[in-house]
Amino acid sequence: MKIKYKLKHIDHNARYGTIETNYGTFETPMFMPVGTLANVKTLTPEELKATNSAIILSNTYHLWLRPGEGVIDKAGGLHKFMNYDGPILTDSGGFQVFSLAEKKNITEEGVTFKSHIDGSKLFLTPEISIKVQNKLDSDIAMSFDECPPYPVSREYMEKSVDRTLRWAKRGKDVHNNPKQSLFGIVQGGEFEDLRKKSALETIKLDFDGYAIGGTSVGEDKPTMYKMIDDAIGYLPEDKPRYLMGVGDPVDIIEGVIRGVDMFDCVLPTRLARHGNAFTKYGKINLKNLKFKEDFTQVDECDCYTCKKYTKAYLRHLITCNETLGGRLLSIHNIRFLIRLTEELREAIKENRLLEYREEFLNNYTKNES
RNA sequence: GCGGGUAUGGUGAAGUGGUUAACACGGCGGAUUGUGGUUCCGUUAUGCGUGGGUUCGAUCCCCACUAUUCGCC
Repeated sequence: MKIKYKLKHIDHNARYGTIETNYGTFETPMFMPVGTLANVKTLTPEELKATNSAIILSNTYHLWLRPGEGVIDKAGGLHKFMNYDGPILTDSGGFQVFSLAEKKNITEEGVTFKSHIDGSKLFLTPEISIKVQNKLDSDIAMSFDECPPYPVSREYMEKSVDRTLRWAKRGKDVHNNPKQSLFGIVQGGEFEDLRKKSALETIKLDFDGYAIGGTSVGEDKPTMYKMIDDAIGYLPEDKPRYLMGVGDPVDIIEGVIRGVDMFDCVLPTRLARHGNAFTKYGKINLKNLKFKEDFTQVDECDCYTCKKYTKAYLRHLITCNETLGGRLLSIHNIRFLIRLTEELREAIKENRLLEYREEFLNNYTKNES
């Protein structure tokens, strides 16, 4: 079956709801950890679930190249392949074209670019992306869009938005996995009218949910928030809204306040591997000398890492490049964002979201320069 | 004991008779937003073994000492 979204409560523009999937129901707003290559880096599904994470994101482009969608199809789909029985959303590969293709050529038909693995020439189209996602058998597939860099001229963005709309239609036309939902993506950069157009035209195609894309590509925070504001008002109330690539705690709160239901980001796991941890009082870098003999826990937190390990030990692991360090910090950072969304949901239900934001920011910005 | 080589920051090392001593690693700090898993950026020697000497000037030349290393006895 397709996903089913139920809106249960609104505080300002923030929404508390649930999304029912073939692999269980979860509450929104929700943060999705990123598992690009069919795994959330360093973590087992059991460790992931212990953080109360409910849905993860994986990646079409990467799995298309390795091991290939045929392998995953033979394995019985992505869930079985990676031993994960929760819902999975797959990104279309549109962002990878933007982020890792050096020599790319975008035409109406699709995108030609070089493989990041062996440099061979690849051609990705909306049809290929959707067909691969059909085979991966994720619960939610994403439209193949163009994610233009920031900043870009208005002329370019206009053409890009129109092309992304045509690609969205082409992808939807070939989508044929009845168990899989398909989301459209709103683009338009920082141009208010293009965001509006992109939103209204995407909605006409009638997707199962809508994403706001083209954010967190180098713009400043006020611009990002404006991009959300410019698009989200046009999105239907009865479908989930997903802000792509956003995972800074403050940005998640700002997104939720504006009506976003889903987020994904590499930040918690990447920061973890680089020795950084989210805490109630701001982000800390465990590599700092001041933690060398700090035998307290990382944060006021209920995760496995905080319950069992000290900053000094984690600093030691990170300093020595031991993978356990990144793993333990991934557990904490993911739990931090999941717990943030749990608290946001409670705040929405109790109509005190703005108070929650103020309280959170008061603490979180304490140690930030 | 005799003969030769070498002595530069935490480490491995470049280098020059004349303002700021290369580079790498390490250290320290920062970055990171639909992940190309050990990434990127900044910073890090008032100092060239010790003591003399030559010179306007020495880390670079000379002498002694000390350390270290190789060979021989």
